[in-house]
Amino acid sequence: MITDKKVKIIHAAMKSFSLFGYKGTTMDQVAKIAKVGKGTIYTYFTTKEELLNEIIRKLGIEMRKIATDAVTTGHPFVENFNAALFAVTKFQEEHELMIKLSQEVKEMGTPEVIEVLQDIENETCEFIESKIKLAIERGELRECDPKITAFLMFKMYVNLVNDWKDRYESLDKDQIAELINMYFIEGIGSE
Amino acid sequence: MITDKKVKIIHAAMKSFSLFGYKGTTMDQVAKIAKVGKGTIYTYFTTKEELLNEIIRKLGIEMRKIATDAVTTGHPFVENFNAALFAVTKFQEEHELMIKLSQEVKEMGTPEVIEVLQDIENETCEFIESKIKLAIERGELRECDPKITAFLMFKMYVNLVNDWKDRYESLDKDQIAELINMYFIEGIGSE
DNA sequence: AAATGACTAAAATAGTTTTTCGGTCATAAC
DNA sequence: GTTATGACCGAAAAACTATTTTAGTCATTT
Repeated sequence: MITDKKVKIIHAAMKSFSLFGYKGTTMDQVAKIAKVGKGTIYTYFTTKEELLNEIIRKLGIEMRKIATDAVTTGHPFVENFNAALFAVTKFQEEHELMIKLSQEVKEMGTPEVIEVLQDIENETCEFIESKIKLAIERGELRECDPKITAFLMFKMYVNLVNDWKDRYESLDKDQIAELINMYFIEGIGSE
Repeated sequence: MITDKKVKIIHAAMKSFSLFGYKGTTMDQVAKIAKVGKGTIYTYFTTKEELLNEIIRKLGIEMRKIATDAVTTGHPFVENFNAALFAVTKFQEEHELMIKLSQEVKEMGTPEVIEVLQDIENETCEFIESKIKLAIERGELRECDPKITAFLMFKMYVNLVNDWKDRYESLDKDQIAELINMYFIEGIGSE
């Protein structure tokens, strides 16, 4: 049973995590924002970490829904791949929380946050993997290991979105879609 | 003019950096190993950082030579790509210094070391870029941006060698060569 | 002119005290 | 009897201080 209080606590925690990060958030702070006693938090969540986990789990489910919605049955695989990853990226950008947590990993390396983001990455890879399996069955992609392929596609996307801009100028959505299609699907070997 | 002393200092520094890392190495230590007075180091190198830079610069030149030697004119591009990166990886594994410095970046994040390894990465990308340009001219690869292509190939190699093994079991030389060829050159789109 | 190591100022480290904070629990509210 | 609360506790972090280390200098030596 999801009580009114539990919802308030989750909202408060999300707000505080977004504003001050995981480490920077105290349980007193969360209690204050949620307007509940600190002890109340512990009737719904065993630990602070569990509170973060539950928030991220919820966000993960939401993200999976967004990715699924971005996919149009019948459209080519790469198109759907890009649409989905773009939708998720946009979602993450809108939710300040994700940005703040990524930052926290980079500059403080908070272990709990590293783990939680790693989980999201794994889930993303698994989602891509399932789509790749379908694409292979449908004959859209040729036989290949879906796990490695998903991993490499995801990494390439991240490399293009995050790492390339550190060296040169950042790329926009369409450029990235084009690049992934060019390298991954068509290949650059001369026929 | 390269004096005997300068060589001794470089050797001593390499040894100490390999053994204790950059932070863990003191100039007194280097002087002791090199059997010179500490002041002498400063007649050849302005700072400790400059000493590291010069060592890495030397190593970079050596690595470029090794990569160049691994390339066989006339062989297909991917084959040479893998041979070169494999030779360089092996070289780095043999030279304890590189391993130690990579470790130091991961666990302490020493800024000077981050920078110096970043430089090597950039140089590697530039080297690959030059080879890609040639391959395009020769008609072995079709038209593509050599800079982005080099960046992505390098990243894919690193992803496969370093990151994949964190999730699953590590891949051997030939598996990686095969994967790069499959994904990058041939593409996985059905014909 | 090249080499040296005692020296210095600044930074890192160790040691100590103070404060903060996750989590508990006796009590209160309902 | 169930849910909510905040004062309270011990452990961990932060602040502060004392101590040591060390990059770089420079007067002296070779």
